[in-house]
Amino acid sequence: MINVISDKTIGRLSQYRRMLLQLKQQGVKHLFSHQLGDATGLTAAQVRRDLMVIGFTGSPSKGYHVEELCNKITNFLDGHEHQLGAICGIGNLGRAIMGYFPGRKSSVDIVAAFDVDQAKVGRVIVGRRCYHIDEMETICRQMNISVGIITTPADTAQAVAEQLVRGNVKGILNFAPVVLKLPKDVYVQNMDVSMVLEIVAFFSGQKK
Amino acid sequence: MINVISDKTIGRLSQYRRMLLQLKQQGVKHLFSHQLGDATGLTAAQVRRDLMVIGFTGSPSKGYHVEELCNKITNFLDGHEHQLGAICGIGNLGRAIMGYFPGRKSSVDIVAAFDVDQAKVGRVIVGRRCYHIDEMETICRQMNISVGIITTPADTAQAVAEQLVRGNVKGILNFAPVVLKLPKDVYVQNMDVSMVLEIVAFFSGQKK
DNA sequence: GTCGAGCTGTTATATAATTCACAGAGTGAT
DNA sequence: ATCACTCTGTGAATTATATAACAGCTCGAC
Repeated sequence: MINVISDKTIGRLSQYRRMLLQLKQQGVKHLFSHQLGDATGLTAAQVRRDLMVIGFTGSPSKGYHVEELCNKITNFLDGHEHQLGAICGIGNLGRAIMGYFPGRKSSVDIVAAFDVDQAKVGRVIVGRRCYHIDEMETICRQMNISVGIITTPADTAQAVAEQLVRGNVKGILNFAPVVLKLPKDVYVQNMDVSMVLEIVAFFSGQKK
Repeated sequence: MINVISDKTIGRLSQYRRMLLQLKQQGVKHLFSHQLGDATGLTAAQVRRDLMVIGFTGSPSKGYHVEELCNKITNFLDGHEHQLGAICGIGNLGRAIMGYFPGRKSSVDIVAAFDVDQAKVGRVIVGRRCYHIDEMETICRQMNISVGIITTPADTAQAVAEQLVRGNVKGILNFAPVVLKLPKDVYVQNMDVSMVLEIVAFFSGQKK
C-alpha cells in the first residue's frame, strides 16, 4: 500500500457513516457534499476529498446516493470481517462504554469484559460475560478478539496491555493516562480525558 | 496575540506536567529533553520546541530543572485563575469523569453536576452537589463556572450546550456524538469514543 | 437546442505540524 | 588548558493536512 491513509480520514469516514445512517432512517435518498459537511462540522471540500480516497463518486446533479455511500464506507472501514473487542476494567468508564455500543452500528462488537474484582468475575455485566484479568490471553485467543479497550487505573494499564498483546490483540484504545510501550505492530490510540479537559480549560480562560 | 498557540501544544504541555509531577515525587531534580520525550512518547525535538513556546530554558549540561519547569507550565496553563467546571449528565460516563479528578492536580475543578433525573437532584454524587438541568444557567453564573462537560445522550446535547452558553460558560468538552452549533466565541472540543474505536478497529484489521 | 446555474472530481496552493541539523556552550577527562 | 562529548535553542527543511480553484458535466428553463 503506497499511499497510507491517515487516521483522521478514517475518523471522518466513521462520522459520515453515522450521519448517513441517521439520514437514511429519515428517508433521505441523496445529499450534496456541503450538506454532509454541515452535518458533520466539516467543509464541503473536505468531504469530497475524503470520498475521493475511498473511490466513491456522486453526480453533480443529485449529489451522493445515501445508501450506496453508506455501504461503500462500511465496506471500506470493516474491510472483510468485523472486529471483536474486549473491555479491560469494569469501572464506571468501562460500563459507560459498554452501555454506549449495543444500540449503535459499529465496526467493533464488544464481546467480553475483564476485571480483577472477583465479585464481578463470572457475572454478566451490561450484556457481556466478565472474566478475570488472568484469563485474558486465553479468552482473547479463543474468541479471536482483535481490539482491546483499557479502562483500568493507570498503574495497571501497561501490564494489561501486555496481556492483550499476548492474546494476539492488534489494536488498543487506551483511556489510562500512561504511554504504553508495546511492539510497533500493535496500533495504539490514547484518549486522555484529563489532557483534553486541560485544553478546554486553557482556551476557556483565553475567551474572557 | 499574533502567534496563536495550538491545542496540540497545550495538550502536550499538560502531559509534560503530569509526568514532571510524578518525577518530582520520585525525587528527580533534572532531566533531558529526550528523557521527557521517552516518558511521554514524543521526540526530543518536539519537547524542546514546546518548551521554547512557553519560553522555558534548560542547561546543556543538566537539562531541565524538574520543579521549575513544572511551575512554569502550571503558570502558563492556568494563567491567572483556576477554572471551575460542571458535568452535565450523570450516567456512568459522568460519574467516571467525576471519580477521575479528585486525586489529580488539574487546571479544572469540577464543582457541580446536572441531570434531568429528579432522583439525583439535590443529592451529592461523587462529592458534587447535583442540580436539575433547568437550573444550569443560574447556577453556572452564580458559581462562575467556565467549563462544561457534556455526558448526556446525543439528542439532548445541543440543548444542554445552549444552556451552558447562556450560563456564560466559555469552553465545552463534548462526549455526545453530535456537532454542536454554538457561537464561535465558545471553545468546543469533542471526544467521540465510537469514532476513535472505529479508527482502532480499522488499523487493527490492517495489522493481520 | 442553447444557456445558466450548481454540483462533482481533482489538481494546485496554502497552512500547520513535525523533524532535521547544527552552532554554541558547559563539563569532565587527561 | 585542551579536547571530546553531549546537550540545548532555533532556523531550515520536510511532511502532513486542509483549503481553494476550476474544468467538465448534468439538468431544468426557455
